[in-house]
Amino acid sequence: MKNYLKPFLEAAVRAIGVEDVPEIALEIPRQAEHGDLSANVAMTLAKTLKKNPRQVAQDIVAALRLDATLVPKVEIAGAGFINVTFSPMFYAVQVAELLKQGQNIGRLEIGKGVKANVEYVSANPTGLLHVGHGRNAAIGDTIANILVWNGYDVTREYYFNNAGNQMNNLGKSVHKRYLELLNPSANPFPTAEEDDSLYRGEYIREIAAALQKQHGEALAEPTEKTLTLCRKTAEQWCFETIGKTMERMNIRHDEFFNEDSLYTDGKVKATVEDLRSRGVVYEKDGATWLALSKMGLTDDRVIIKSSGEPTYRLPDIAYHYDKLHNRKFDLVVDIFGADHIATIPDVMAAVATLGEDKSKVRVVIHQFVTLTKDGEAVKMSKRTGRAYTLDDLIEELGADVTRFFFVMRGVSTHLDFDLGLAEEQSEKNPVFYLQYAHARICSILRTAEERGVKVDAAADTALLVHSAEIELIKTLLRFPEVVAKAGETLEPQTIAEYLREAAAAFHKFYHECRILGEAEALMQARFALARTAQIVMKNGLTILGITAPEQM
RNA sequence: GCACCCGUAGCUCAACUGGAUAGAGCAUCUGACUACGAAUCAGAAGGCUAGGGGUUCGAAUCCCUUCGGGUGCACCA
Repeated sequence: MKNYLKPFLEAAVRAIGVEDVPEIALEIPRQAEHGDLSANVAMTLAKTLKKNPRQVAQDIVAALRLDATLVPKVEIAGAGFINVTFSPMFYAVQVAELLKQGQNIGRLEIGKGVKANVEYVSANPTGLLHVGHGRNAAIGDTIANILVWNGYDVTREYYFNNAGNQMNNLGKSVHKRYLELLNPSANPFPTAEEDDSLYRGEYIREIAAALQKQHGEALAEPTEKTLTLCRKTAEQWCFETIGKTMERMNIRHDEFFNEDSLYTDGKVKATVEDLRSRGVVYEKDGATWLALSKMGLTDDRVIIKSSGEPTYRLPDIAYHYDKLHNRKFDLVVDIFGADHIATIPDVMAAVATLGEDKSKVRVVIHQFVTLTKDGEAVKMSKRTGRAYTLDDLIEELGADVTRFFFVMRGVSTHLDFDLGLAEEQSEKNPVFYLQYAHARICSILRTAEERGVKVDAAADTALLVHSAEIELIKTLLRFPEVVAKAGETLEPQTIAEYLREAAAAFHKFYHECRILGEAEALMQARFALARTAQIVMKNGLTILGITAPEQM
């Protein structure tokens, strides 16, 4: 719709003597009386032209060369809006075009040839995924899908760290639980007060039990060898478990990037030297500092501790540099929880100092998740070891509902995950509203087949003139625009919101217009419309990583 | 104390990124199954967009400020 009108307006603006034609913003007015599309160019141009906006609008409209059978009405309203109304014929043509694309409605080529990397989840293999990881996973995977539909060449990446102290603590935790199994009365597992570095989740016991089963009492001595075995076993267990959880959410990463490789490849070292040669690294108090104050930020930060260990900032910088410079990604998307917010400016500044274009990096920050049920908060604390895990959530709700609830709100809002509503297997649950629309269309087509009614591909869409039909067409035509928009803003929630509207438009159409039993030509036209809606619903749900059931 | 996010209907959130009379779902109240699935549809009611200033043709949206909620501010990741 917008794409159809834009060139005409641009031509008209040029025709009235404006050389530098601005980006023409078109929007769908809230009020139906304001037409189907509204342009505000006249108002934005008024200032530079030093003319009354209404006068500018009149000039533009006078210069417009539109096909009156497709665009019967162009009005000037308010302060200088140009309101355009399309004819049913226009919609008939457009929907026929859409239908020609078959299953590919919404597949765009905006990002063709652009290498994109989306990094998400990225939990270290020290435990189970919790609810917060779930939001990260759902957002990240949906954004990856959105980019794929926009035509980008997408790599889904998981960044993890299986080195360092956290892993030793993990191994130690498993070993202590193992000793506990051998001799419970000795109480070998310290309390949280005695040692807060240990992992206390139930899963540690599981791993310990598996070790006991396999090795009996052979690992009782805490030698380096046994601790390494504990650590390795635990790491592998965690990774497998995380992988299973991801699989349940219909998520598969292409690349698992090990932080450790940045050290073994010498990339961390090279990054430090590179930064040093640019004069932004110095030594103080035995540590190595990054002079962020020279990059427009306020505080300098340590990148290598006096102990010789790097802080997390350093590998982060090396990692981003690697993605941009060595792996040559044109677009790097990071999905982070709100707790990472502080490090981003540092990493960006450093990457820019290293000569990379930091505008290629897009950071999506999502706020935290609170679980509520019947108005009360549900605990998901990690400390107690009895966290409400992502697996629990999927177990209880299924993958579709879980994913939908994570992306149906804007990423920057604190997500209130209403377990009561999510559990509801009824009309209250917004997921089913979308899925039902799809299932309903499938059902109509099934019924047609049962009754021996043929669905003809060559329908005359010009017969679709009912207001509910036009509304549905308008909504369906927006789908590619919505996908494109989501690709720019990286906001998954816009897809969810759109699908709700599309489902509503279909349900309304269904109630007001019969399909089966109508005169042949009209029936075929409505079949065509229903099938278009079916494809849009299916593709939209696919982007969200949710199934489009044929019956429910 | 400093930085970032948020504050919109009773509740959970939208608002096409500065547009015209701020919209949905849930909850409340009315209606609609003898034809394709009522997990649906139609309607009612619900608002000084936290408060106060500003910017302009025009502000929920941008700027300043106050108040509330969240998160982060280590030689932890």
